[in-house]
Amino acid sequence: MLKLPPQATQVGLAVDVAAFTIHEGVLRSLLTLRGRVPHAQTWALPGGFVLVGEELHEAALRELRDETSIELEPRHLEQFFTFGAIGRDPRGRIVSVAHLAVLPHGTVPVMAGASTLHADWFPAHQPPPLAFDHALILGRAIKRLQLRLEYANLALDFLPETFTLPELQNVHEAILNRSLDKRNFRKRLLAQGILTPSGERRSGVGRPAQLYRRARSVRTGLL
Amino acid sequence: MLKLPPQATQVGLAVDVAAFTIHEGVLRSLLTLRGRVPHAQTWALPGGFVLVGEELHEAALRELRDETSIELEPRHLEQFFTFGAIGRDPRGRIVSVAHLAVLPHGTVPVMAGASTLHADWFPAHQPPPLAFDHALILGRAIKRLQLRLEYANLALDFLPETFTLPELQNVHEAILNRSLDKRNFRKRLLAQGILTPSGERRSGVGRPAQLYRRARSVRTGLL
DNA sequence: CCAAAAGTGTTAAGGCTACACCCATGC
DNA sequence: GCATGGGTGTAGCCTTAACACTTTTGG
Repeated sequence: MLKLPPQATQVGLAVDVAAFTIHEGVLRSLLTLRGRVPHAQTWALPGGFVLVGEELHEAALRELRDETSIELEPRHLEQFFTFGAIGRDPRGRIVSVAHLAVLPHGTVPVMAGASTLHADWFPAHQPPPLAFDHALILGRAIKRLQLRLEYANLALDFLPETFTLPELQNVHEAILNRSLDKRNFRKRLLAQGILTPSGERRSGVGRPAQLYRRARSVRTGLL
Repeated sequence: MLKLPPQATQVGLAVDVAAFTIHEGVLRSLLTLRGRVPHAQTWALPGGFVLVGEELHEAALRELRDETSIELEPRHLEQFFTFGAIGRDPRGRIVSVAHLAVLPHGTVPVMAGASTLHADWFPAHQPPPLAFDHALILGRAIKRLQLRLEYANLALDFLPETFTLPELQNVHEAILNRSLDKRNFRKRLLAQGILTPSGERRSGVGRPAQLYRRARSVRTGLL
């Protein structure tokens, strides 16, 4: 159906997904161990080619699902940059629309998918060597995540429905990769009015913490 | 060379360019009158298919040059979003990497290019009806431009090498589509230290204005 | 001298940072 | 009672917004 100039048809279109979660207080990114050349036995972001009848974000979700056998839906999915440099893929001209995904807390266990040997979570700020230009893509994804933290309240997407303020602060600290002042953090977050106390408390070691949930009418942020 | 799943080869890759300049105090966007179906006789952003050996930004520059016979190089060129919704182009699945370009002041005269009937500058905030999803693309380009104004100093790219503070303020006002306080504007801009007085003055009606140029070591911003 | 545009300071309010101690619970 | 983590207030600084008159030139 598609009438294009003959040179144009040889450009392949792919998506890659930088998927994040917080585990044990550190920001982690989902990586797959490639089973095929090029870059067999190398860790890479989940990703692959876009199919004809498929929206870009659907392709991103499909790759996430199929390559990692992950069951949960991302809480946030956002396209953030398209990488198209010549030579970024040895197979030829492949342009990749990179996506940023946030998976809720507790999404830790993952298994290998169809075309991958393993899938696992790695510290996002210290990833292993990555295939293609995926180190660049991951770096840009982290920057975007940090930006989004400011004026979307993306941090909530990392947490379960109810959470404590120290937990929320840990999410911010893990993403920004630095520590924050407790009092200033609480002041700022509570002033935004996006949290409502659930009335419950969470017990553990030390003084129990007040539980919060996101206030009504706070956007959920999926694309 | 390219071994892809058979479904993937049918996705066409294009670029579109939202090119801006300031003329007579208003932000204007460069549009082309399409000569071919689909959307013949409709205004559209300059754009077209990416060729195999071509970087994305090269494709954007080529389309800008060929479709509008514009001679000057953009001062700023930046990819800002990739539009890929199914049905956005009646010819089939075409994904477009949208770019934002800034052309310096004085770039006004344009002529038709190869595949277009006309090319001309239109008020960016009130464009004519546009082909495909180009109204959406233009709207997002304007938002990005406004964002960039804040913490890149993109406004300088709209002006010639030397310029007056009121001229610079006009650029900001045209992009933001609202007026700014003169004193606060001057204070803020001068405090940034990105301007140096050239010593010269510009005469016209009223009191002559001090001319400035960009300070040494202010990034030029092309990509 | 008049029109037209350039240039100039102060004040008030809000937001951000730094900083140290008490509180509630489990063991 | 002690260890552990949760919770609280203030003061200084800086940034931002609001606001009106004087200066310099050309005609």
